[in-house]
Amino acid sequence: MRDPDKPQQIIDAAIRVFARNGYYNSRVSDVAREAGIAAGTIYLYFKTKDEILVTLFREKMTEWVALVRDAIAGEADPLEKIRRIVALHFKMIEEHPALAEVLQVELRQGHKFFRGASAQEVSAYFDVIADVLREGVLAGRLRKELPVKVATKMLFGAMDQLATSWVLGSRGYRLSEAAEPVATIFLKGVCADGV
Amino acid sequence: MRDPDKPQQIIDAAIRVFARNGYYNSRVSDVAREAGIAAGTIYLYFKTKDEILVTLFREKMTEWVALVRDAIAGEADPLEKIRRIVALHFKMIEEHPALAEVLQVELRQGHKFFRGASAQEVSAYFDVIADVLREGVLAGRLRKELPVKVATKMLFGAMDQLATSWVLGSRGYRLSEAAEPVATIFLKGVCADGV
Amino acid sequence: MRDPDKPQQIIDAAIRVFARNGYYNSRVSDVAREAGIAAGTIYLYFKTKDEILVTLFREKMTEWVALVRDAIAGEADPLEKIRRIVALHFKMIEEHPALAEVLQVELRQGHKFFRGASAQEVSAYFDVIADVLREGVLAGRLRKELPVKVATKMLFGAMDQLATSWVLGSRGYRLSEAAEPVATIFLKGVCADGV
Amino acid sequence: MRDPDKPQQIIDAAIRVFARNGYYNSRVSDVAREAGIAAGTIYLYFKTKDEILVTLFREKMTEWVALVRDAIAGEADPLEKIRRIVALHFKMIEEHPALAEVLQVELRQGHKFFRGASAQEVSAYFDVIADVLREGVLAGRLRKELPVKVATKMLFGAMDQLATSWVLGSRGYRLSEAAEPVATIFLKGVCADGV
DNA sequence: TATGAATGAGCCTTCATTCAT
DNA sequence: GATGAATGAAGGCTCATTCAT
Repeated sequence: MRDPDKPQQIIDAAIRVFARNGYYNSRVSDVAREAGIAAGTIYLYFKTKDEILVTLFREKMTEWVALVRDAIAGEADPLEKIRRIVALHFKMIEEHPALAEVLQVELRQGHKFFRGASAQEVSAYFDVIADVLREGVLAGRLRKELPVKVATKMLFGAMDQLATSWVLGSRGYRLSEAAEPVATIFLKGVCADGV
Repeated sequence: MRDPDKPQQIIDAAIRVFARNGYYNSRVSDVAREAGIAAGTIYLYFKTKDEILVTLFREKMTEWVALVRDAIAGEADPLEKIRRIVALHFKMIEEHPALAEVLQVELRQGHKFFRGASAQEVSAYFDVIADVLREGVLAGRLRKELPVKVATKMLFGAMDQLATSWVLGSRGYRLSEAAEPVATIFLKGVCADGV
Repeated sequence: MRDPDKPQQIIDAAIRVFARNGYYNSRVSDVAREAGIAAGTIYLYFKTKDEILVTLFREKMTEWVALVRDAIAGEADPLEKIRRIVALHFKMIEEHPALAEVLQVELRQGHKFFRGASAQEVSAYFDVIADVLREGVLAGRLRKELPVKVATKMLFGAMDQLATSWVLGSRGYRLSEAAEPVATIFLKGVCADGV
Repeated sequence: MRDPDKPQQIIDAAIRVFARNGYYNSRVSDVAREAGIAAGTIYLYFKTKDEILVTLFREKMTEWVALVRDAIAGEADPLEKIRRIVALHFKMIEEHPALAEVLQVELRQGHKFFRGASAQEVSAYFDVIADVLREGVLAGRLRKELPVKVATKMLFGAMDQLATSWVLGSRGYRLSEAAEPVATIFLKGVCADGV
C-alpha cells in the first residue's frame, strides 16, 4: 500500500535541492518541502539522509549507463560509437542540469559514499568507454599500442570538464555544440596513424 | 597578529584534515588539533571556517599557476610547453596528494565559495593553457581552426580525471608515468595535420 | 467497537512488550505488531499510549485483589490468611512474570499515572492486608498496639522486594519457596507475645 | 581548566528535574536550565543523557553505602546495628527526597542501566545488611536457621516501601517516626526465640 | 471496523563561534 | 596573542497520533 512513486518523487526533489544548495547545505526538510510531503515521510522510504544520496546516485548512474549502452548497441563503427557517447553525454547533461550538478559534485566528494558504495556504477561507465576503445584497437582503427585506461579517463575527464564548466557557469551557449569538436580532437588523438 | 607563520600552519593543517574527511566532515577543532593550537586561535586569523577554505584555495592555486608559468617560461616550443604542463601537473599532484584532494573536491563544490570567490585563480590556470594553445595555433603547430576554449577544458579535464582517479584510488602506480601518454594523445588530437 | 476481545488482546500484548523493553522504550507499533493488528487499530480502543498502561494496571490490579480476597474468604484464622496471601502473591508473580515486571516497575513510576489514576486499585490491595492485620489484632493474635499501616507496608514491601529480585534476576530458583520463610518472619514480628 | 564542580552541579540539577518529571519526561535542556548552564555544556561533561543517570546513580549509591557502613562501624550489637540502619535509611530519605525518588523509581526501571551497570552498587547495600544479619546469627542473637538472604530482602523491601509511600505521598508525617516500629517488627521476626 | 501511510512536533546531540581569563 | 570552556542555534531522526481508503 506504500506509494510506489514516493521514492522517485523524493529523489527527484532531492536532485533539485542538492543541485541548488549542495548536499551538506540542504536539510531533509528542504527535500520534503520540495517533494510536497512531510519531513517524516522521507524516513518511510529512506533510512538516512545519506541513503537518499547514495540511492539517487546509483539509480541515475545505472540508468545513464544503460542508456549509453543502448545508444551504441546498433552501431558497428567504434569511432562513431565514441561520437555518439560524447553527443549523448552532453545531451543528457543539457537536459538534466540539476542531476548533472549533483552527480558531478558529489561524485568528487568521494568520501564515505562513493568509495565503494557506488564504485560499481561509476566503473560501469568507464567500462563502456574502455570497451569501445579496445574494440577500436582490435579493429585497427585506433592505435595498436593505445593505453586504453589512460585514454578512457582522458575522454571521460574531457567530457566531464566541459559539462562542469557549462553546468556551473552561466550556460550561455549550447553544450551540445561542443560534442563534435570534443569527439574530433579525442579521436584524432587516439586514431591509428594511417586513418 | 604577531605570529606570521600561524595562518600558514593553519592552512597546512586544514589541507591534511580536509583531505582526510572532506570539508563538511571536518571540525574546526580538528584543524586546530592538527595544527597544534587551540580552536579559538584559528579565529584570530580567519573569520569563519569557510574563509579557511577560500584562503587555502586561492593561495595554493596562485602558487600553482606561478609555478607552471615559470616552468614554461624558458621554453619556446608550444608543444613542449604542453608536455611540461602535463608533467608538472602530475608531479605536483603526486607530491601533494592531500592538497590535490582538497582542491579537486572543493573545486567541484563550486557553490558558494568558488563561484566568483576563486573564479579568478581557477581561470588563471585555464588561461595559461589557453595561451599556449593559441601560441601553437599562431605558430602553425596546432590546427588553425582549433577551438581553443574547448581544447583547454579538454586538457584540463583529462589531467584532472587522471589525477582524481589516482588520488582517490589506491595509488598503486606512479601518476607521472601517465604524463607522456596523456600529452601525446592530446597533442596528436590538436596538432596541425601535416605535423 | 464491535470486537470485545481486542482490548484484551492489546493489553496482553502490551504486557509482553512493556515487560521486555519498558514502557518508554516500547512503541505503540510494537504493541500492535505483538497483538497482530495495525497500529491505528489500537486507537479505536485506547485514546493514548498512556491509557493502555493505566487500563492495564487497573484491570490487572482489580483482578489480583479479587483473587486474593477470594483466596482468604473461606479462612477464619488471620495468621493463616497472611500465609495464604504471601503464597498467592508469589504464585501469581511466578505464573505471570511479564505482568509482574510491568506492574512493579510502573507502579514505582508513580508519576503521572499512578498518583491518583490508580491509587484506588493499589490501596485496595493494601486494604486487604490491613484488614487482615486489624482482624488479627482484634482477635488477640497480633500485638494489640501493632501499627497496622506500617506493618501493612512492611509486608507488602517485603513481598514486593522478593518478587522484584526474582523477576529482574536470573530466576534460578522457585519464588514460591520463599513464601513460608517470609510469612514466618513477618508473623513472628507482629504476633502477640504470648502466642 | 574545566570546571571541576560542573559535573556535580549537573547531577544535582538532574536529581531535581528527574524527581519532578521522571527521567523520560525530562529534557536535557531542562537539566541545563535547572543547573543554570547552556544545554550544550552538559555534553562537555557527559556523553549522553543516559550517562547522567548512570553516573548519578553510581555516585549516590556509593556515598549512601559508605555512610551506612560508617554509621554502624562503632556499634557492637547486631540488633542495634539494624536499628541504626533503619533510622539512617529513613533519615536520608527524609533529607533527600528528590534523590530518593529518582533512585527508587529508576532502580526499578531496571532495564538497560541498572542491570549490571549498577548491580555492584546496589548489592553493596544488600551486603551491608546481610553481613549484620549473619553476625547476629553467629552471635546467637538471631535465629540460627535464619534465611539471611530472604531476611535481607525483606528488610530492604520493608524500608523501601515505607520510603516510597512517603516520597510519593503527601509527606504529611515524619518518615523517621516509622523507624522504630519497623526495626522492632523486623527484629522480633528474626530474633532468636529466647531473646 | 481495520489499515498503515502520512504527519509534524519534539528532542538529543553537534559544532561554529565567542569571550573571560 | 592564546586558550578552551561555554554557548545556543540548527538539524537529523523518532514516534504518537490522525485520517483517507
